[in-house]
Amino acid sequence: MPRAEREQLILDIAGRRFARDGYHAAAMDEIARQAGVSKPMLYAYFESKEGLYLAYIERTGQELLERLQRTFSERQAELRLHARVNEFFCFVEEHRDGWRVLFTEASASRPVAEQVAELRGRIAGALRRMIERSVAGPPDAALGPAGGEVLAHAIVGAGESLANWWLDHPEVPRERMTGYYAQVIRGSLAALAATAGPPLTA
Amino acid sequence: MPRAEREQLILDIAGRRFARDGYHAAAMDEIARQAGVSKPMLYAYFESKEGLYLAYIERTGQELLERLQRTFSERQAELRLHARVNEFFCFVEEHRDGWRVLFTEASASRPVAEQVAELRGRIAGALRRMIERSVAGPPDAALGPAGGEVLAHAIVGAGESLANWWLDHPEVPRERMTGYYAQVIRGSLAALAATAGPPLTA
Amino acid sequence: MPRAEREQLILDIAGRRFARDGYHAAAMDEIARQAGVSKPMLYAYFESKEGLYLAYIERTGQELLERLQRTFSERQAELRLHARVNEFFCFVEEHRDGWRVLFTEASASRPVAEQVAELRGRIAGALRRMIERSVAGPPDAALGPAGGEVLAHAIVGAGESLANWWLDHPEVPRERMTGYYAQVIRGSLAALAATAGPPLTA
Amino acid sequence: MPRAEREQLILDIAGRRFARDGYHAAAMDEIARQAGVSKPMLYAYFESKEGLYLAYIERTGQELLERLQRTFSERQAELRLHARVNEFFCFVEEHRDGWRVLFTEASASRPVAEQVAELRGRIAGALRRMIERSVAGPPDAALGPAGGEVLAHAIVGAGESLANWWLDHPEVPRERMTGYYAQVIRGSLAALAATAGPPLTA
DNA sequence: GATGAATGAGCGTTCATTCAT
DNA sequence: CATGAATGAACGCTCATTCAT
Repeated sequence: MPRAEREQLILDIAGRRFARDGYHAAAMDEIARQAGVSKPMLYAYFESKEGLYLAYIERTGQELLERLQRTFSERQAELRLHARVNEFFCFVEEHRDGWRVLFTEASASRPVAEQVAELRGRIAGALRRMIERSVAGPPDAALGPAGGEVLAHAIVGAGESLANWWLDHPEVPRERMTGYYAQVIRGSLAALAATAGPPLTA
Repeated sequence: MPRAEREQLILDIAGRRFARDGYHAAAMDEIARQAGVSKPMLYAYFESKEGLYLAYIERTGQELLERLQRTFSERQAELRLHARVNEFFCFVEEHRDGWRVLFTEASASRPVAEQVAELRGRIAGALRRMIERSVAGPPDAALGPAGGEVLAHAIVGAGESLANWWLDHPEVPRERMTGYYAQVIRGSLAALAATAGPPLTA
Repeated sequence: MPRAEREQLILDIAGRRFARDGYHAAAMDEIARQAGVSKPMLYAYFESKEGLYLAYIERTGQELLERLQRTFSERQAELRLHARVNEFFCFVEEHRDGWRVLFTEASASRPVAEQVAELRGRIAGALRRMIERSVAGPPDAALGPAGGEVLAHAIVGAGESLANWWLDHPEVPRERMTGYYAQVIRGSLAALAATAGPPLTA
Repeated sequence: MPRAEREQLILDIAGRRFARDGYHAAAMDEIARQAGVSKPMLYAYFESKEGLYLAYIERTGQELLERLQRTFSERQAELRLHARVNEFFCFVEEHRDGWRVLFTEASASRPVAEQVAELRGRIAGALRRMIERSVAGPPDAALGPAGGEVLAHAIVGAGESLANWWLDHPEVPRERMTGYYAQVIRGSLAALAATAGPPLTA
């Protein structure tokens, strides 16, 4: 089995353990055993337990980012928003373990927390650009200073919380979740823009 | 020094270590040393490390809840919302460690995670009741089935995210954060209610 | 409550804990609590945990010795043997805890082991004198050198083992146990005397 | 060094510490140090301190049982008895530590006590069968109900006590001990059978 | 290249014992 | 005199990490 493939396999197993047991309770022994490799292999591939965790977060975060960006080329803003939100919940649905590791098990160690924070920052950044394009004129005028960034973080946090809630209420269909979240985003945007400046364009 | 007082002191110290190092990296030895007591005292007072952690979460969560409820008697809904949001950021400002422990270090162990989840649930529940009172007619008609609960969770998540962002950007004044968050809440509410039913009353 | 009386009470409680939990698992905290005294009292009265244990062994051992000697004045050797054996099983029956502590929980620490060994030695010594009086002529001629002592230890060991077995089979009446043990003693004595010298007198 | 061999080495060391210090006072740190292995090895091999203790008891008990059974094929009952008794004292002589652990340090914990009790039960059982074969007719008629079992326990206890006494009096030659013990056994058997039924066959 | 075997370091916990009151 | 409160000192155990093969 080529190295690249084996790495993916190991990451799958490791992610499951991290999600189910938490960072500390997940033992390297167990991960190695379940992945069918020896422990020295784990260390040869990922340097350390933290390295393994970071690699998993990296991979999962990349996947999420790509998903969100894949819906980027769409024309209509409205469609775009809906599509993205939908894509977000698709990701959560398909990567429950990954989601848990990324957004509820995050604070295992300093570098891990930083990497997760960075990922959030990138998502928030993309969101901010989207927000700022959606208001007329210079964003700071429309939303207040740093308003775009603040709003972006509020929206990201709302999404995380909705996703976590959804994981505990799987009976709610994805479309409903998408609808709620899109409304929240649209409403927040409208409220902020209404207060601070001229109405939204899109 | 009376026991009650010393317990508070220990909780302060423990909270700092938990916030800075995380649950696992925080060592009982160190907590005892910094609090100026012996380790057996820690165990006499709090039973176990988990017990100490839970006690800290309990105390911090109670404080937060009381703060939010203290702003309850206000007359105007609008004032109420603003006052509560403000109180929330006051709490975050004054209890940085407590906030970190409650909302970013949560998943240390099963009982801990449950206690944190319960606290969130209570906050979300209070929020949901507030939301449902603010729409005309039966809430499910206005917001869709379970819409109140979903919206509450979205708002709680937004708040957490804003608070965390604020901790990294202390230069932003509290009033601005309060303003943003209140807008987000109002906007979300409006958007959801607008879609699903008649307009808001308050 | 006068000190002497309270000491007896404490010894009762302590003996129960030692018998039920073993020396190490019995905690001074628990003994103090059950006896209704404070821990410093325990230490004032008995110096240390080991001191408490030794005191209990001392008391219990004295009781056993006195019981065995109380049957000493009887006339007939045969009666004497039977009476003593009976008294032994009476003691076991009435002092189950004491018996357990003395003869199955013995090796807690060096001084404890020595005290128990000494008690056994005294019982064996009394037995040896009885044995040696029961053979004609000088004992070493009749039983071989040190034969009396060896036989005494064999008999003591047999008794301990029978008592322990009986504790697990309480349905067997004491008279039966007495009969068996007396037979074993008589038979052993007869066999040894027969080999080594002239027949027994009593 | 192969694992099996190292396990034996560790058991030797552990047995010495258990015999000299008792179960509780024997520290895993010290056992590991003396055995020249690290503590995790101890746990990898034996699971826990109790596991190590049980393994030692198991090994020692097996050796004792095998020794006693090895003398089984002899023709004459008389020879057989003598040979077995001799084998017993040989074992005690060669395994002083093992003997001490098995028969004076027994009550360390529930599972340990059970394992030791089971070993004693097996020895007593073998003895009982030997006893019952040595009387004419059905054993209960000859020895009274449960008489064989009772007698077996008496004899086992006598042997333990003799062995312990011998460890404190090493100047006595083994042949003498064997002679005494064999006599005690024979005498007890004769006495019991004489009382309860027809004379012995062997 | 891959592993079975091994360990250093540290953690949570307990308990006999003793002051300060 | 009696105690509530406090502690020093260990101990069993675990885990990420690394050689020797």
